[in-house]
Amino acid sequence: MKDGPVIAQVASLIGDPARANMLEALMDGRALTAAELAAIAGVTAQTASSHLARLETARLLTARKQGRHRYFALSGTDVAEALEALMGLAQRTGATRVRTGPRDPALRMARICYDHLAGERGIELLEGLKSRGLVAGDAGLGLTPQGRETFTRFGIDLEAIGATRRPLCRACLDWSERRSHLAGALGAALLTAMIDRGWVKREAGRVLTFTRPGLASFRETFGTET
Amino acid sequence: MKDGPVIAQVASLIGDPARANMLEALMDGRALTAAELAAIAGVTAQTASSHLARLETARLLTARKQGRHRYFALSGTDVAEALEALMGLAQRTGATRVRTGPRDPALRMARICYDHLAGERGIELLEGLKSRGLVAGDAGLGLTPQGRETFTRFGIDLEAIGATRRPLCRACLDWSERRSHLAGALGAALLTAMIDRGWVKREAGRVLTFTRPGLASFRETFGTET
DNA sequence: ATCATGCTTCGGCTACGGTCGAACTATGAA
DNA sequence: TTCATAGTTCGACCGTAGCCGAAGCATGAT
Repeated sequence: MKDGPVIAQVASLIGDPARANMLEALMDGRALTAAELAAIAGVTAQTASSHLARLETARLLTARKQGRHRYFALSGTDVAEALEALMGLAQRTGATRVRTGPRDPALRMARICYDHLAGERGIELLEGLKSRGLVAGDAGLGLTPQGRETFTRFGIDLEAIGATRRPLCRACLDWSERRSHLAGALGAALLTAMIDRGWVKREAGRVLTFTRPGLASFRETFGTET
Repeated sequence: MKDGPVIAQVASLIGDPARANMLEALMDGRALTAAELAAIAGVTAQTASSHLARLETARLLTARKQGRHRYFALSGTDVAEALEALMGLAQRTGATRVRTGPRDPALRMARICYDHLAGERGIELLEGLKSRGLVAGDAGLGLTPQGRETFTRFGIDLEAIGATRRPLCRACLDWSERRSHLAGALGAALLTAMIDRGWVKREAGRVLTFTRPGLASFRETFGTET
């Protein structure tokens, strides 16, 4: 408690199954109500309330009141990144008991990692961007001049998203594929643009599904050139 | 236990104060014996043994036997990165009660983040490399042609360290400064090179101290140009 | 006004996990 | 051999923290 190394407090906070379920559910970037989170965690409202209060005072979550609901969301991308890092460890850890539930394949295929595309498609995207010379760098990433032009033509306002304090490009290690996908402001903007165009839809939870024509357009625009 | 989301298991493992102390002590990349770790964690040998066994089966630590000692070390850079990510959260969390002990300023100044330079000097290094055009990219990083030449002249075998599976350049978010410093294979190679040249010495724990002439050379070679 | 819903606070129960003492194994030294 | 050190295993103790029932506030609907 008092001598606890800083790291232990936040880790034990995440370490409780109920809280971990809540955090995992919030990783798609949306805000959920206390009742929804209680159901997801499988506990009663009272218990959930206590958990949420602790997560809030620890600044892992932010709450915003609306009518008689309270919506909770992760307080920033750094929280989401830390969670993904832990997932990476959990993966190669005792990964023996990975739940191979029915929705797992879909998750592995395409999912939301906080606010950008992850999973097989996420890696396909980053590989494609590299092979087309739109981004460069092995582990670190930077935008090339061609990249600037292409993304602008695609309808992304690079000036606007570049003005935020958030890094433009960022490589995020994918826990299911063990390779990097595109994160950062650009990754987020690309995902919303693809959703706007109807290429991909968000399902329940963190699952994303591509429409047939959407996948075709995706590959034509950003896929690895054959 | 059984329904526990993958992430909770590893997080609760890190969440225990004794284990967190051990992991934090191992973040400098060295291997320590079970007895040393027990002392650091402030528990008896029996208790430490149980903790270490659990960390090992979870693949967070690897053990190697030598004589009648067992040396434990973090099992990889991904573990160290996850720990740093958690530190970042802990920092802005209830950081009110940060222990402002005497060795804290030194830690903030220069320390080892697993195997590369972090803290104020770490950020100074990355800023300098960027301003000299040796590495490029805002959040992501890549080596420029000038960078290749300079580092080779500095005595770093880029071919050798580039052959490993580990990314060459990587931006690692600094928990004390909230900005990025240089990680990856290049970051590690640079630190060992600077230690070899006597620019910097490793103290107890994770603290690094620059020698007077060492700091001058450091700034002349890699510092931000005035 | 009255009721209903969403969420929080309080109090007590329970159990899981961290802790240590003591006994055991293995390696090395005298 | 005998002793010493490093580490592990076993068993039992105990505290903390998660859990829920019940009651208390809000806000919104009837």
